[in-house]
Amino acid sequence: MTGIKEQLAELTRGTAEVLPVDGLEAKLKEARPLVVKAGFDPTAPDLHIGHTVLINKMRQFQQFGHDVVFLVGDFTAMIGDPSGKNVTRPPLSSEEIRANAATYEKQIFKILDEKKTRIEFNSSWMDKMDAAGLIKLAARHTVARMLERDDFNKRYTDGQPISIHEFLYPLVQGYDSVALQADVELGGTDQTFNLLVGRRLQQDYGQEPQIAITTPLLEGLDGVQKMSKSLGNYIGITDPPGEMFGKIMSISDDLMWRYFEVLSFRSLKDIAALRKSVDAGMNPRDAKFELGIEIVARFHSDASAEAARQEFVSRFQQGAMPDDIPDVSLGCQDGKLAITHLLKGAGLVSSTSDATRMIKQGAVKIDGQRIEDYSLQLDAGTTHTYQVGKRKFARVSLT
RNA sequence: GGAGGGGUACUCAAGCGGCCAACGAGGGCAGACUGUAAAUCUGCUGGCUUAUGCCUACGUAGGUUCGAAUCCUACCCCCUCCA
Repeated sequence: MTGIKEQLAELTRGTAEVLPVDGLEAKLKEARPLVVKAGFDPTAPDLHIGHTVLINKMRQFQQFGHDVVFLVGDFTAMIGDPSGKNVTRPPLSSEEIRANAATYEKQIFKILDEKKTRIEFNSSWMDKMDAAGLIKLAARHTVARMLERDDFNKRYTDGQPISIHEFLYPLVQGYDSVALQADVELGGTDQTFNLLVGRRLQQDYGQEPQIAITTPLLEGLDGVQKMSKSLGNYIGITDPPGEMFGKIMSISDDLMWRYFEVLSFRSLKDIAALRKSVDAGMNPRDAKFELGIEIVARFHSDASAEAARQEFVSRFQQGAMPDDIPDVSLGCQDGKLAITHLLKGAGLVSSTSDATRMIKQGAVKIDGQRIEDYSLQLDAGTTHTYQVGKRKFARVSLT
C-alpha cells in the first residue's frame, strides 16, 4: 500500500469536501482495506465525463488497495432521489432499473477494475426489511433534521409538496452504509446531506461513522457552467474518438489544468512537472494532446486515440481535408443550381440566407478555392468538394 | 378578493407610434492571427432562386391609425404587496 501522506494527497485531490478531513487520515492509518461505497441511482445511463469524476475517485481508492463497492440503488430508485430537485421525481419501473444498471456497469468498467469491484444492490437487504424495520429506521431521524436539507426546506417554505416517502430516501441511503459497514462514502456535492445522514445512522447502530467525500460538478467545455447535456457543453463518454479529442482540444488552456486534476489518472507529481514544462515554454497544445489521448484511449483504445490526434494535426494544423467527406447528390433545374441552394441542399448551412452570409464572410471553398460570388451558378454534371468553415465538408454531384 | 409590475429573437435585456428584422450583453458561427477547435482582434447572428424586393416575428385574439413591439379592448400566464 502506498504511503499515507501520498494517499491522502491523491484522495483529496479535486474533491469538494472531505468530512471530516482528519477522519480520513485516521482511517488510512488503520492500514487495512477500507470499505468505500458509492451509490448510483440507476436512472439516466447516459454519462458524460463530468460524471466520471466520482468514478475516478473510486478508482483511486481501488488502486490503493481498498474495497470499492459500486452500489446500485435499485430499491431507492423506487423513491427517486429528490436531491437538488424542486419537484417529486417519478419512480422507475423495475425493467428500466435493470436496463439502466446494466448500461452503467458496462460504462464504469472502462475506469474501474472489474475484478476488484464489488457490486451490490440495496434491494438485497432492503427487500428483507419489513414494515416494522422501516418504521424503526424512520424513528432515528426527525422531521426538523430532514427539513434542514436545502431542497426540502425550499419546497416546504414555497408550499411545494413533499411526499413522505421522499424522506425515506436519505434514510435508506444512510442505512446502506450501515449494511455495508462503510468506512467512506463518495458522492456529488448534492449528496452531502445524504452522506451525513449515513454517519448519524452508523453511530446509532454502534458503528464508526463513515467519512463523507464529495466531488464537485465538473465545469463544461465553456469553463464556466457545469457540464450538462442540456447546455451542450459536455463530452459524452460514448462520443466517437475524433469528436471527443476535438472537444478536449477546444477547451481553454486554463481549463485544461482543471481537467487534468479531476479527469487524468496521472499522479499529482506528473501533472506538476508537465505544468512546469509549459511554464518553461512547452506548447500548451501538446499538453492538451496528452490529455486528449489519455481520455480517448480510456473510452475507446490507444489506437483510436492516436488516430484522432493525427487526424486533428493534419486537419487543423496542415489544413488537410478529412478522409470521410460525405457524398451528396443533388438535382437541379434548367441545368444549373445556385451556390446558396447547393450548400443548403448539402446540409452545410441552415438556410440560403445563411449561405449568403457565409460566402460574404469568406467561409466557403470549392475544391479548396475560396469563393466570393454568392450568386454563382453551378452546372449539372459537375462534382466538386464544398467546404464551409473549417469543419463542414461535402462532395456534391449535380445531376 | 383588492392594488400594482411584467410577458421582446437561443438566453438575459433595451425599445414604448414611423429612422425596428428590433440597442446592448452572453452564447453560437465565420474571418484574421497563432502555439490549438486556447487566448486576442474583427465581422455575422429570421426566412425567401438574391431582391435598393417580398414574407414571417415583440404572450394570445381583436381594434384604432396612412403606419403599432410601441395606443385601446378582451383573454392567458408570471411576479410583488395588501386581505
